[in-house]
Amino acid sequence: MSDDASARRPPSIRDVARLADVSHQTVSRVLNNHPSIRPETRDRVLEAMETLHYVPNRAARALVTSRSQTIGILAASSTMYGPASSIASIEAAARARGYWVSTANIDSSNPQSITDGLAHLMAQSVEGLVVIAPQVRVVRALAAQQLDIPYVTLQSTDLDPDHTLSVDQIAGARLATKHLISLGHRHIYHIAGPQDWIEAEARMRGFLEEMGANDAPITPPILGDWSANFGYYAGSELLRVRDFTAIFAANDQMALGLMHAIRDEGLDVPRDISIVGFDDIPEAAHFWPPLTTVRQDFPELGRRAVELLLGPAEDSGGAQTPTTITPELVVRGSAGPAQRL
Amino acid sequence: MSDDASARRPPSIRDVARLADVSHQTVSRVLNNHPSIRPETRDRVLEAMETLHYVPNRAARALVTSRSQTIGILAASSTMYGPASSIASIEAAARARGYWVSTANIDSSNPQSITDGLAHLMAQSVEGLVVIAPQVRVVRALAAQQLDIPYVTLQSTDLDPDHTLSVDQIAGARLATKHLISLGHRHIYHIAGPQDWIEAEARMRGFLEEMGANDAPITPPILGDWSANFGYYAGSELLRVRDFTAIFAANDQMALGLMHAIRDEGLDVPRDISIVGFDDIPEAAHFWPPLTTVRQDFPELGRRAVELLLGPAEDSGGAQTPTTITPELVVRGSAGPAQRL
DNA sequence: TGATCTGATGTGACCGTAAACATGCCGTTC
DNA sequence: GAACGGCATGTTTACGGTCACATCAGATCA
Repeated sequence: MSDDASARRPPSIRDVARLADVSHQTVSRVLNNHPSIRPETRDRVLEAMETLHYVPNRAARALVTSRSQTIGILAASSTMYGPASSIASIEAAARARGYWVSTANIDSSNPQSITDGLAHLMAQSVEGLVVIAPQVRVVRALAAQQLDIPYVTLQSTDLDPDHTLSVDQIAGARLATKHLISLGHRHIYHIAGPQDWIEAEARMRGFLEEMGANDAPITPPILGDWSANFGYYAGSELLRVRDFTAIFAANDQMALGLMHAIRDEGLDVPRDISIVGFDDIPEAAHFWPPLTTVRQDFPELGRRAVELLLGPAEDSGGAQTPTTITPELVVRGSAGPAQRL
Repeated sequence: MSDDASARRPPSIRDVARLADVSHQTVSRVLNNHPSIRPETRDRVLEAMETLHYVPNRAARALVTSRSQTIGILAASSTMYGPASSIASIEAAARARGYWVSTANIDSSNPQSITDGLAHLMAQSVEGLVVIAPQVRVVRALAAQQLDIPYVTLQSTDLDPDHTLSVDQIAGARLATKHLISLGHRHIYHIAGPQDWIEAEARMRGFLEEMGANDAPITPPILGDWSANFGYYAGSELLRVRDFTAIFAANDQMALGLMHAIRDEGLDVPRDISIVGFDDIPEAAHFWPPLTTVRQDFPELGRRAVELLLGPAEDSGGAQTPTTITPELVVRGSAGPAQRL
């Protein structure tokens, strides 16, 4: 038992060096594959690493290089489909460049939590930051920090244009609204997302713009919370005074709840009331009726975010990364011709 | 410009020490709130930190203490609702104890990716590990590693019982199956999850056990991929030979696809065919018909995982953390009395 | 009143790595 | 054949914290 007294500490490059009979610096050179190392020496070092199960200590490396090979994600509501998909694709893209990802989930309603999350990531000396917390207050807090690392905000539309990567929410909302209008609808409600969300605001704006452009009567949007439950609740309320023929929901979940409420009332979608959603979550195609919605390419968003932070991928020819992605209308069965009111 | 030649380097405790006119060690003591510091001195130090915008360097601290205050999550398919919820609650619980979370998303079909992810987390010297990659091969890879940090596998049922925290999948599946049987169904199909998934296997087992216990005829389960698309596809296939009155889907998404296929065939759920799902995702209550399913408490899973790794929370009275959570049947509208075949 | 303790603080070493600089050898080149 | 340049490697130092130990003043105690 006494012979592995030192075994409790993981091996360092010096241990490797001793075994390979070189200096620790040579080991470091092998590690960073420096050109001028004799192949023979390299092999000897690699072998020593192998036998000792050597694993580089990232803390030590980060300390001296002040590079962490890590990008940070500041995320709110990472449970939702959109953010979760983007996060997954950020991780994949980062990995492909040898980077790793550290996520700080924040409670966006709590300013302290925003600052804490940011401090956490900075303390890890992340080399870039992706913010998937599309709320005004987060973007504000961020701007106030004057970060000295590159960062990208996903989905904010115009508060901080230099650091924004987004699906064009306004265009998407106009697409959805135009679709309904083209089907003859004029009395259209909009169930929006929470007030503070930048995307919610943009979709609302797109809705209002398109309605205005077509001289359709405008009713104030209803502010929801993205959940199917809210959609159901809002639908039930709205149906008491049935002064509309269509609803544009700011996301698919609320659209689902809406359709549920409408059916509960004995009405049919799309015969009596048309519904359009937003996001195109994988389930939307199987809702009843299959949901007409606006597709956002979340994974692409994640990929581009990494590109923006870390520079274009090796094989991309160095093209500029566009910062706006155009959404796409997916027509399925939930929107049909308008009924007379 | 020349007066901030050194300003490019963030301030260290020594800079703070100089400004506060104390030794660097005193600064360190303030940082770790050591008891024997005069309040006056502490204030002076804190003030100096404030003016310098001092942020502790985690790499340096981790290097010397070999503690990172971080727990790692090795996750596959973190886009799915269950894993995502658990991750979110792990983060919250960890944060409450001053810990942070680093996630490595792996591609569970790629053994290399498993090892890489693990190596990444180890290199961060995480102090605990939560594995949310409920696949046999991952658990195997893990066992082979003989980790020297505490770890917990979420959802694996019996491969590595000492490190398992799970919702009792077998019980859940039996609950679902029993419910169908009690409604008079005897010819029941099971759409399972992917073969490699431990949960999928357990749900399948529960299904088979309960069917066996009731002398119901057993048909081989169909292996799916958790997606609504697959559910739709499987449903369409199954309906060609309509030799069943109910289907138990291993998750809610597949159940959704199934119901879609059934409707497309002109049949009604639950009048013609009954469906039960698994998970109780937030949308399930608003499917058409609202889905009868088995609820798993994913956030609780996350909380307990952290407890298992880091010890019970301060206020919990030190009670042992149970490692099995019992799921619950949520009866809604998708399962009804069996029709004659 | 001197020995002992304790609270508040300082000094120096150390963690594992990378960078800067130094060394020695060998092949060119004029 | 002396000067030079580059390759392969070694030596030293720095990074920003914490830890072990030292110091010193004042309180306590016999």
